Amino acid sequence: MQDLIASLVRDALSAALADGRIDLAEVPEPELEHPRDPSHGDWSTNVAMRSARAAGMPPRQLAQAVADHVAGHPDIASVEVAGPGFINIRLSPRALQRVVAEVREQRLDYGRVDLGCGRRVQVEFVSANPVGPMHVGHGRWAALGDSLARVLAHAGYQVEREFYINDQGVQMDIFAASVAARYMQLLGYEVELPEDGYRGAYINEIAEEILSAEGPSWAGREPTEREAHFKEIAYRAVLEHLKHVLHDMGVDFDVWFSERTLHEPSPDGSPSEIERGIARLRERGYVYENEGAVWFRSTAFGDDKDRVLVKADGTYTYFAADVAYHWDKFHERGFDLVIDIWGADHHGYVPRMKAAVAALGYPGQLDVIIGQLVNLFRNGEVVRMSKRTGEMVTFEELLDEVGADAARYFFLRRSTDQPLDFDIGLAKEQSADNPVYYVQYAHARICSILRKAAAQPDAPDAGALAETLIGKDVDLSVLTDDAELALFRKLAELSEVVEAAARAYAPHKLTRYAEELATCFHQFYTVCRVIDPEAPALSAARLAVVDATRIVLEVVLALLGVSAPQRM
RNA sequence: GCCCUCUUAGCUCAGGGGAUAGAGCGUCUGCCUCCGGAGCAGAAGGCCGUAGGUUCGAAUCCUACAGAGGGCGCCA
Repeated sequence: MQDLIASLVRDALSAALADGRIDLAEVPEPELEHPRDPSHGDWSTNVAMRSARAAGMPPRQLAQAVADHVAGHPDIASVEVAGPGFINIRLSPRALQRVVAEVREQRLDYGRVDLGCGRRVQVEFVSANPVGPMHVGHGRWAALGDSLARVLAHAGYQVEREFYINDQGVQMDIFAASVAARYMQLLGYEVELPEDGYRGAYINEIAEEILSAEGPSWAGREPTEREAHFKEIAYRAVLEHLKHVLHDMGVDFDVWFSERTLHEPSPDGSPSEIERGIARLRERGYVYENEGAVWFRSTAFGDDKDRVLVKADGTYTYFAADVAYHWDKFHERGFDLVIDIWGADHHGYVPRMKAAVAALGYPGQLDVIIGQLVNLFRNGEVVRMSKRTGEMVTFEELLDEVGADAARYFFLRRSTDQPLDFDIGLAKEQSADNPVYYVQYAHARICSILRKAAAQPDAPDAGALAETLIGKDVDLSVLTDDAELALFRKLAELSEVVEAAARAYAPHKLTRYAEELATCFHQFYTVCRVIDPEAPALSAARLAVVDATRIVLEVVLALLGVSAPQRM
């Protein structure tokens, strides 16, 4: 719809130039927007005000010259010049009614846009250390990353979801030592947990599993040997758990990328990816040595200070692995765009990572989204989310309590750069007031109408019913009620919302849209009788409206990763 | 100390150069002989943190200040 209006305005500008009413060196690209006040029309453009100076005439006069050429098109009901020089355009019922047919024809492809032009984008998110359960912030980032991936796919990108497993390093060692300590305690040895060891009950559970599977013989081995063995078992157990929880909320990754593979030499004996990543930076002249360490000159790309890649003791920093990781993403796997979602506590890390990506030869191709934390409350009291404290509330527990749909929707409803206060007690109490139910209810209500119209109250799939119930050639011109036209306008907006959400990496625009659409539907439903044997033509057309609304709700909910129930 | 983000209705938040600033919740008032009332209609509620600036126009952009959160290791 936007494209249609844009080309109408462009043509009108050209026509006004051709007939000499305006004089401009070049035709500006018209900016279109929806006026805040609906009485001003469906679309509005400010081209006249923007070009007034160049054209050497008052904006209102220029606007009138353009408006005269827009008027008359069958899709346009009226064109008016208003205020300081806005051109306000109102669509004809015909143009709005056509949306219903378009939705029913395109079905789940409705609202697709070609912003991505098939470019390959990777979204990396969650990437929790595999040393314990997910906290609630991870759940939020999972919802965000997954929904963003869905939105980008709908916007014409080829998308992959990736989870980076930090399965190398100090945290893993502490984790293994913690499990080993619990194992020894189970066997009656007086062993202390490591200083900063993990204290969650799950550590005991893993230790118990190891004990029952492998018996007590590991108590007699060397501690280093024991810990190395336990590390592998415990790590796999946690990873399986993470996959399971994520899957339960509808998040499935295409790639689980192990940090270890960056450290290991290639099978053919060539250097590890970390070494190759550093070599790449060195090749380009951004690596130097100082005080026994190897440094990356990130200041050449705007970072505050240079960063260490190889410590004086010869080991690699986490950053070195990340350089190699991103080298792999761009060079080995050829992504055009990479989006990393990191926790708020990593935001100081962004400049050096972007610097590294630029130095590797891919400037501007990395975007980092800083996922803000979730402040969890239970009955008004703050619940700490540190992995070290024994009594954290895990994301899994939250999922069990409030359900995947409500959790996801709640997380996605806020913009990503805002911290979120989530009171578990409140979320449970007010679950009926949660806006996700409002949207899902609209969908279920529609399905109920369709079942009723088909006289098949037990039919499992209302969408299939609609297929047979409503002909392709149904006459939509009888749909002229204000509530109907308002609903059509909202249906027509989907592609704009998808594009805006994809551009801004902002799935929360879709929750807002979903609620607005549900409102438009409920208003329509209140005013317009759908099933009416006295008026078969109107009834048939309204069933098409209802079905189109159902389809768009299904699309939006799918983009959010929330279910679209047929009954509730 | 330096850097980043945030500050909009009683509460939780949208809006990120355009016309009279929006939604949900909460508070009041109405609407079920009829397709799902988990719904609809209406009312009340605002110096868009403060002060300057940029321009035809600022909640939106810039600067300073005040509050809130986060970040500043050869940690991960």
